[in-house]
Formats: sequence, C-alpha cells, structure tokens
Amino acid sequence: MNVKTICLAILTQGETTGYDIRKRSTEGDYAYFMEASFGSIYPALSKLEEEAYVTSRTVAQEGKPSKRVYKITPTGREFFINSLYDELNDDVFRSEFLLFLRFVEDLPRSLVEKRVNERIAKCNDAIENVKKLEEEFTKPSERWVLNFGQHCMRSARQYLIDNKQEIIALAKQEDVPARAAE
Amino acid sequence: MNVKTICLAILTQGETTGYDIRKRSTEGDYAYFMEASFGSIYPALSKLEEEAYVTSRTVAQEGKPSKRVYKITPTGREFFINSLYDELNDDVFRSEFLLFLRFVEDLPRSLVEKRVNERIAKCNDAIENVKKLEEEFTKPSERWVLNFGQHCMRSARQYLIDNKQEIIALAKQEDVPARAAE
DNA sequence: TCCGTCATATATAGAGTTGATATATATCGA
DNA sequence: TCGATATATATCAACTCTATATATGACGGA
Repeated sequence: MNVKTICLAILTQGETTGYDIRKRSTEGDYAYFMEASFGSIYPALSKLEEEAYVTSRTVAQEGKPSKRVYKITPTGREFFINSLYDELNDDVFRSEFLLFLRFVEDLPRSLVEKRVNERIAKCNDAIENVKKLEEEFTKPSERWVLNFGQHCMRSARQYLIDNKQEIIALAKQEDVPARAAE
Repeated sequence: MNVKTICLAILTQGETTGYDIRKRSTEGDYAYFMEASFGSIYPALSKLEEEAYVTSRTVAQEGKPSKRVYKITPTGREFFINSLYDELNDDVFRSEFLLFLRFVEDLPRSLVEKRVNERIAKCNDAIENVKKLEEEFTKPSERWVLNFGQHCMRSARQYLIDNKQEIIALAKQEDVPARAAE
C-alpha cells in the first residue's frame, strides 16, 4: 500500500486537500492503521492528477492561505475499488518500546518505570481519541474498524497495567548507596 | 529507530551476519516489532564498520557461500545502550486489512469473508510462531515481550472471530440473480 | 541426468518515503 | 510585541523497500 492508494482511499469519501490527507492519516480517522507525510502526499497527488485519477482546483480562503482541493474522477474511483480485490499485504507493527523492554536488565529501574507509564498514558490518549471519532462516524464499517482498534488498544493497555511491576522488577537496581554516601 | 540501531540491538546479543539479521527481523524473534531489508541492512553494517561500532571477518563454509560475520565493539555496545536512554518514538501500526474493511459496503460478501478468514489464519500462524520462540528464550525480559505480543495477537484474533459475521453482513449481496439468469 | 526450486549469502539500483525545513498568512495568549 | 499554534503548499537529503543479480549447493521430480 503506497501513498497514492491512501490518497485515493480518502478522496473516495469526498473532496479534500493534501494538508487534510496528512492530518487525517496522522491524527484523524486513518491514523491508527496508516500514515503519510507531506513529502510523499504532494508528489503522489501530482502523479494521480497526471494519470487523470484526480482533478484539482484552487480555492481562495479568507484569513487562511488558499488551498488546492482535489477530487477523485470516475476512473480513479474505479481504479481504487478494483485495487481492493488485490491480495492484502501483511499488517506492519513496529515498536521501539518493545525493543527497549528487551534490554531492561541493562537499564535503571526508574527509567523503565517512566517509559512504561508513558506508554500507558499514550494508550489512554489513543483510546480517548478513538472514542471521539466513533461519535462522529455513522458508516457501519467505519465504526466496526474503530471498535476493533479500541478493543486492541484496551487489551494492550490492560496487559501493561497488569504486568508492569514484573518488567520493572527486571531492571537494574538504582545506585542508591552511592548517592547516600555523599 | 533506524536500521543501524536494529543491527546494533541484534549484535548486542552475539556475532551474526547481514543475512541472519534480516531473517530474525522478518521471521524470527524481532519480527513482531521491527523489520529491515537487505537494501538497508548491508549499507547500515558498512557504515557501522566505518564508525568502528562493529568489526567483521569472512568465514568460509562448506556447502554454503562464505559469510561475513559482524561483531559489536565495546564502543558500539556503549553507543547502543546510551541510545536506550533517548525518548522513545511512537509505535507504528499499518494495516491494509483495516483499510480494506472500511470499504466492505462496496465489496462482495465472498471476498470479505475470504479476507477475514485469511487474517484469522495469519493470526493463528503468528501466535504459533511466538509460542515456539518462547520455548527457545530464557531471558526474562524477552519472554515478557513475547507474552505481551501473544496477548495482543490473541485479543485481536478473538475480536475478529466474535465479530466477523457482523462485518461480512455489511458487504454487498452477491449478484446471484444475474448468474441464475444465464 | 537435467531442470527447477529452495536455502544460504552478499550486494545494488531505482523507486518510494520520511523528517526536516522553507515560505506565507493569520490568530491567540502572555 | 513576541512566540506559539494553525492553515497550507512544497522541496530535499537521507533513508528504506522492492526487486533483481550473482554465486553455491542440496533436493526432488521428470
């Protein structure tokens, strides 16, 4: 799945701008399973316009820079829907947090506790964010996907809460005696 | 987290080759939270050698091509452990499957059912794979991480099983009448 | 025996992507 | 007034992936 496909997917649901595509893919309703940056979105939209899968027009705005609004063409829509019949690539999960945890034996206890708590806090934020999105969405498939996401995040959070003492206990004892000797 | 860091992380646990780093990051014990391809691993190892974070030697093998075995230096080890004190980047999750599911209203029921079953099968494979890995690993932090991964995968699989009929029901009815009219 | 496939192993080119930065306008709060 | 934040487009260097090339040997089937 490349950025062109992501753009087409979002454009299938209505006209929008490169700025908005980026926002939705990093903070909005698409953020939990895809991402794209400006450096890939703008070139992707240009290429899609060359290929006649989208058209664009410039819209002036008061108090804001004028924006370039993209719209999917019938050809583009057809191309996108057809691509949904292709074999799906595997899900990708990457976590610096889990890499970090594999080395807790070499790290001070306070640092490990801090990072685990930060991770739990991020889970909380993400769950709250999805809850808000669910209120906005009415399309049944979108709600199903958001519920699935929320379920997975709650499950991960619960595991962290239930087992955090165990992983923290594996970390190195702090050098408390050294400081006490000062 | 870049590929250089992944290489150092794996090399921290013993000497190995570029080929093996790729294998472990795509199929082995690191596969569930990171990934790297040949095109990034070999250049990364070269740069790490330039920077004196690793050394290499060529080892001839019978019945196999000779291999280049890399070893982390004390400087490299120190650099890696220090980098574990840095702020952690957010976890990344990308799923073509979830993008696909947002468009089930436009897709035939048989295709949706097929893809959901494929996803459940992949979950089963992944869970079995992690179980095997857990038998091999004795380091407590590694087991904790694998258990966490297994917990998350089981939870996702259960949600898919429990709610698959609901999402399949949202898909388009097949064009059975059209075929019957032939 | 020959051929294709698979596994081991290194390497690279081209395409795609990220992360950082530049530019411009406007609002909001300190 | 100054910095931060938000909207909005755009680009570039560095990085990464996908696909391919090269080489060796094992294994199985035709």
